[in-house]
Amino acid sequence: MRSPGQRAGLSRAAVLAAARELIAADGAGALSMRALARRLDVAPNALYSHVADKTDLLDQLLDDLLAGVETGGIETMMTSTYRALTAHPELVPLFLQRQGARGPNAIRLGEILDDLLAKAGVDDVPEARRVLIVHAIGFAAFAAADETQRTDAGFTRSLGWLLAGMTKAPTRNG
Amino acid sequence: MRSPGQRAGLSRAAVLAAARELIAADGAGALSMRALARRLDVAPNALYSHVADKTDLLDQLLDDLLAGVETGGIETMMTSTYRALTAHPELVPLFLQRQGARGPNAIRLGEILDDLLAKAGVDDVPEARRVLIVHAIGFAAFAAADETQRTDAGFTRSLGWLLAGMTKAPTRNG
DNA sequence: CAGCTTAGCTGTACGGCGTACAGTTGTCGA
DNA sequence: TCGACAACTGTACGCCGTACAGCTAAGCTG
Repeated sequence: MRSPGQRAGLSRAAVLAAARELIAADGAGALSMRALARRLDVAPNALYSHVADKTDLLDQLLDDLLAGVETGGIETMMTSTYRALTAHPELVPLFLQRQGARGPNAIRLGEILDDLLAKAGVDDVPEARRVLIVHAIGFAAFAAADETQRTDAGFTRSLGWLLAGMTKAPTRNG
Repeated sequence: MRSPGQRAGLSRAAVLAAARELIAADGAGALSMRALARRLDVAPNALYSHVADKTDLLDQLLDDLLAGVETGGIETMMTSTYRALTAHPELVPLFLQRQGARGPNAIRLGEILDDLLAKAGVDDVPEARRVLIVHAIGFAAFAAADETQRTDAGFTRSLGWLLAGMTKAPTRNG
């Protein structure tokens, strides 16, 4: 290890990178502050100089995943989100546990989605957003669990059903 | 407490009941073997005479929740499942973590749902089942998280969209 | 360049967790 | 009546997140 006062040259980015490596190697369940510290050859509490606590770490990991989501249209957006999630299946359980992300990217995407939905003439925008997010995360979760990732086609199909429904008639009889 | 050799009169049912009470009182996150033992005024490992381990306990709790689900039709079934879940919001996070239940009731309901879907002329039954389950659990999770439980109407609506889509045209052009 | 501050680390510790193993004893069937 | 068994307790192990105090290298100030 190291004696007190010695530096290890860590940084927030380095900690996050190591966390991603750890998860990729051993699964999301294996991500603990202590395991992460072990991997960085550092005392467990050393991490707290770069990360507020474990949930801060998780929030950052999740939000980073959403950074590259495309926002061209509703279908594009949801498909891109689904792809981002399934590209890192080890992180999907974290999304489930925390019921979606709350970081800046998540918020930004939420606002964009709301705009797109409103423009598409959807009557209950918050509800529609909920439906789509549940659908994307839920599907990604099942895709991550099953080894047979045939769910991609299924995702697109059911997404189509939802979009067809929510952009058609208003609540009742129009 | 008690000295060694003394009985506490526990039973599997009593342990499960106490677990439900604990969750209802303090939330699913507060359910630990030790907390449960405390509530029953018993040493932590005493529980292992009645429960194989913690996941056994959770499996039982989740499956019990599904015991009363109605199976009249697809919509009835899914709505009933959704109601069962939202009636015990504290358990919903457990469903998410374990990506659905795997107990006998879950299996039975899965088979019934498959039959109903096949009879309704759905072309990809496993996929359709996935969609519906994801939808129900996901919606229940959001309903459990939000205080505004206006999601009931939203659930029914989006369920309708999904059912309309999956019972209409086959994959492409028919 | 000397000195001070600060930030990054270590050591140690607390209270939690699930659960394995060994010992004690009430309960019940033969 | 007695032996087997099942229900419990005591103790212990190795994990977890993280708080607090101390040490010191790096960086800023003069």
